[in-house]
Amino acid sequence: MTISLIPKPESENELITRALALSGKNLSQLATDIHWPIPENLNHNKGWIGQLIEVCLGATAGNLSEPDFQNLGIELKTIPLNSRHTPKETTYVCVVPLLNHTGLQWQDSCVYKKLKRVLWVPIEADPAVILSERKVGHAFLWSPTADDMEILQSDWEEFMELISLGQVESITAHQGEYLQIRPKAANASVITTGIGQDGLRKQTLPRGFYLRTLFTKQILQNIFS
DNA sequence: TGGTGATCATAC
DNA sequence: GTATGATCACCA
Repeated sequence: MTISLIPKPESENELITRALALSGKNLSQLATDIHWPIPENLNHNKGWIGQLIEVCLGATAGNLSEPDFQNLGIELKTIPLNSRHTPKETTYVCVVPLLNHTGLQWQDSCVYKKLKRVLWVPIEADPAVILSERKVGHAFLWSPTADDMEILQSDWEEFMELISLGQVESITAHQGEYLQIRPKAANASVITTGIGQDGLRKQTLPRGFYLRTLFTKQILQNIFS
């Protein structure tokens, strides 16, 4: 990760204050502030906005498997909004563990750890607006409700059960109420080790947990309606 | 046209 | 390859 010019926030309050100060600014302003060049589009740099916001807010975790703001236990998620101000894409959470997950409990899972406290930063993502002119929206801190947690946990447990039974390759993105499992790799030739139907190790495509837009849309509605 | 499956950049 | 950051692009 690029060395951050901006110190880490020392409290939730400091973080949300900083995040709110970005609202209404466009991506050109933010990139200029930290001396970053702006790509013409995201085709060859899909994570650019997320990394831009990380640096602007002083995130520290880099590519560790920890929340972005380690000292605060808060995960940063940008969320792209279409012209109707609803989520344009699903939200990536973390890699799906395909091996050595026996006995893993929900509260020890990467999904739980990343979602228990999230700073959502909405970003305009209407393709009719060029990247440099897209504006940052109103950020907010969020934790799943008890009902959300129940559904997330039950999705997670069902998926992990299938994986432990060697069914990972039968899982499609149609499954899961709030969570879904989809490929997560540079391309289809990337492989990792999982469990096959015979219970033995088998090479397979790496996968990730994602939040359905149905769920993130609800989160936004509960905040802004 | 939106969701699923596929893919892109980068650090280590 | 595995982790971070996600969006692309095709097809039902």
